[in-house]
Amino acid sequence: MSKEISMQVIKRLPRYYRFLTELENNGVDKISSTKLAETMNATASQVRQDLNCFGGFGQQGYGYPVANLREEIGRILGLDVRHRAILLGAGNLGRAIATHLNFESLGFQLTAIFEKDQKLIGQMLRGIKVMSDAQIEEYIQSSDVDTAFLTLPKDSVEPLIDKLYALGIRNYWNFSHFDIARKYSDTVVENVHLSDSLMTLCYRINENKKPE
Amino acid sequence: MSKEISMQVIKRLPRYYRFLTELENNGVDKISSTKLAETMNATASQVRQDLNCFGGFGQQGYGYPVANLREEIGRILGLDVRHRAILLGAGNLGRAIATHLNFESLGFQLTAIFEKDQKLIGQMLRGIKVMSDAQIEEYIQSSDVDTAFLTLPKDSVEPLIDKLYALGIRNYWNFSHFDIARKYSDTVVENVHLSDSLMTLCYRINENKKPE
DNA sequence: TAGATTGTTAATCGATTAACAATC
DNA sequence: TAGATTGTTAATCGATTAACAATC
Repeated sequence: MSKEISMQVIKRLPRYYRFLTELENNGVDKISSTKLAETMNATASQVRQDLNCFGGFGQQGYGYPVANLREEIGRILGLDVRHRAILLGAGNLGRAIATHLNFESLGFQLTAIFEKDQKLIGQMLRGIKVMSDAQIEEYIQSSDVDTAFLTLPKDSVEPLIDKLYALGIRNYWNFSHFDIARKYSDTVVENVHLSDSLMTLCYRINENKKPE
Repeated sequence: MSKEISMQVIKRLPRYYRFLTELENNGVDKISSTKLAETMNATASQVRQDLNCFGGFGQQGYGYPVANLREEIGRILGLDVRHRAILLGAGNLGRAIATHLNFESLGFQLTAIFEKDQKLIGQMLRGIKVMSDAQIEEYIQSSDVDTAFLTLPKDSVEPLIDKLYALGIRNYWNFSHFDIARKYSDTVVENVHLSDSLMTLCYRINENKKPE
């Protein structure tokens, strides 16, 4: 029924959401597509096209009501759903993720953390006691986790993913270089490749410095 | 002279580089655009178009020499340049970045780390002693840093960025939600928005679960 | 009502894909 | 030489931008 929304629009939704949150916090109660486009560094046309993928949230001659639009986009993103997620890996990156993000307002609830390294097991992170990775299977079977955050190196993810998949986990936030979606095509995988980002920065710096 | 390379191609370069590195490590010495496209989850046409933005690296009837192509892409990305960078923020995220990434093979060299929190100053990270943020100015003036990695919250970045900009820093790897490029348009900013990524995952999970 | 700004259709632009001649 | 596969041009597809009628 509803036409497919392009990934490019989807990737822009969190930005809209962030900017609208900011506007709301600043007490702004309405905004035009032109103004919103300015802050988003986009065109007014694009803003209106994007929003109209999901419905007519604006009012002609007036603009968009900030609080309402923010709430609608939150609902579109599904931030109210709160998926139960586990974190695999309590190393530096895992700890940063666990302590840095406010999962509850981003559609998730972190319910458990697992780690292989004995030295890290038992410590508390965000009120959660880090468990041994030997307990993963038991935990997943006794709770209704549907998402896994993977902050382990590629070589550790490779053997782990089969177990997670077998236990029914289909959604992954993946910081490793292991290509989950290639092995299991019926998964939803959001990759964060920090080193790719850094290489892109490197390219752009060099490009910027080049004499025209 | 050279036509502008689109951001979409640039963003794919690190992936090519990663896959080629892997192939080389596996002892593969040549690869066709068709095979490379398979592993990259792209079309052979796209691979050939992408590579031909930079030059004819292949050989008709044979394919692309893996080691050579990898090296060329590394050179295009400028991974051999090694920009001097400083890290601002030695909290969980800063520590993760500092210890997790092999900067030297990604075009950078991390030369100093700064932090406001007294409890964190003095600790060693990747062989670098964390300094007080009071020393930033002095350090930048006496060394030839050109890039800053920002793992501080938005509210800390806002006042800091003016100082960094005034000291001549134009390149930023930015984990905060402060929009550097909007304030200073002659900068190169690569943003990593972890919460955006998580929201996108949330949307895609919900979308995936919907009955068609 | 007049002015403003949306929703939406049409036009443009650019990226991806297809096709095939060149050539190793 | 014949087979394979690139480099490159042309065709297609989709995303962005422009334009304007609808309407608050």
